[in-house]
Amino acid sequence: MQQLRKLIAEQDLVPGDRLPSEQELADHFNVGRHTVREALKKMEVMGMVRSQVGQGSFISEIRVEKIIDLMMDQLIIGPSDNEKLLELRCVIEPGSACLSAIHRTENDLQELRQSITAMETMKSDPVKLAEMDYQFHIAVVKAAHNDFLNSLLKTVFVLLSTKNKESLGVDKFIEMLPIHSEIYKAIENANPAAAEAKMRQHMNLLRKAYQLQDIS
Amino acid sequence: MQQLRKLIAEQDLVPGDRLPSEQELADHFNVGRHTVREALKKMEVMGMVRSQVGQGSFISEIRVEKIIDLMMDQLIIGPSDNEKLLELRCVIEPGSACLSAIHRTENDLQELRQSITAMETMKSDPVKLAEMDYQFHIAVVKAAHNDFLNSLLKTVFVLLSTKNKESLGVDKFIEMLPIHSEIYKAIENANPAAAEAKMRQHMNLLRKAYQLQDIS
DNA sequence: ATCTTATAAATGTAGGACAATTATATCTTA
DNA sequence: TAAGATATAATTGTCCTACATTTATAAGAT
Repeated sequence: MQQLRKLIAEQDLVPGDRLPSEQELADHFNVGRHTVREALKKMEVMGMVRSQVGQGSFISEIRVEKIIDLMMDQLIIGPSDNEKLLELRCVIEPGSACLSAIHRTENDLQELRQSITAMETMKSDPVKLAEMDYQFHIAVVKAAHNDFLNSLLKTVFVLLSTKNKESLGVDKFIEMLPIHSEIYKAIENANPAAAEAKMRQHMNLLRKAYQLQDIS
Repeated sequence: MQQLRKLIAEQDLVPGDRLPSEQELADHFNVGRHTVREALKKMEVMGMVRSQVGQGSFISEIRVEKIIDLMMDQLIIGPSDNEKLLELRCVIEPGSACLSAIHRTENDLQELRQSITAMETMKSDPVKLAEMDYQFHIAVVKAAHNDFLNSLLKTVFVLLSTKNKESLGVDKFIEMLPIHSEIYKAIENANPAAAEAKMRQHMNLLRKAYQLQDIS
């Protein structure tokens, strides 16, 4: 990897430029193609290069969001009990709803409406309900237009789903249907305080469903 | 890599534990050993695992700062990122303060007091002031006793500090001294709602200092 | 009981082969 | 001549095998 970085520096390669093929690099450094591949994979994780089948490897910019992704990836192996993850949702989501009410576009509103109507038409299927509930919350944070929050919440959901195999019962979801609509209306009306309050209310309902204490 | 992470989560492996050998993993996932190796290499870059010749691969401690250091010289921080990171603080910190008021221990309170008194005795040195301000906010989130929030806020601070080389002026810090004490008192009094409100007030002062609009 | 030695296991590296994908060149046809 | 279809080459992705290197463990000799 060090040799590769040196090569990039020497040849003044800038983001977008193509690197020599793996075989060429292997020949140049007098190593096997596997060794080159492993170095490239490492650099791909860091976001320094991007490989495309049939084309080659290209130098790319390292964006800040990448760090949040990497951090969450690391947290996945730490001790992550449900309560802490749920706490995280309670912290993130009300604030996200608040930002959504400020930054949401017409397109965001449409996605939110879709997930709500989908939930109302699938009142019997618990799996689909959970899926649409996920869609709704992701849509909310997407409407906040903050990439950090976005990848953060997505990872939290992934963590929760790996830890929590069994989802909530259908009755709990149906119980929470109205509050989803209220959150949507607050976001549509560009009312940040209301959106935040409603989402917090929702989070506390969720905590109650898991038999946890209210927060704030 | 996803399969590997899932395996780690399922088997509740903690830092220090040894993973199955590359060949065993390859057999288990029905892929070649090389594929497993590339995933392991990726995870090694991220600091999730550590491979030792002749022994195997071990899960390692999570070190968020390490990887950021690694990528620092290549990091591309866009002009909009600053505002997004500040938004993230506005979302995370009030919620953290709320949790701190619930979970804080006597030790946490002591650390908070220390950073506040340190700030009051260093009113002239802007560098020390910024450092102690950082200490205070880290102490708050630490008192929340949620590892996710902890690493997250640390990362945000590191990213903000790389972007914003020049810190705020001394006058701004002094202006915000009283609110720090108020936040502390709310946490000491185990008053989550007050802690959250005060922290939000602080965040909005901060936004004003950066000439940004209030949130919520 | 201790030191030496052999063995086994694991990662590190190399080479080859083929699949999948993409871009490019060639050919066909209107 | 131009456009579309086809063949070719290049590149990454995956798998397999083989061997070197390192480490821990077990067996054996003194």
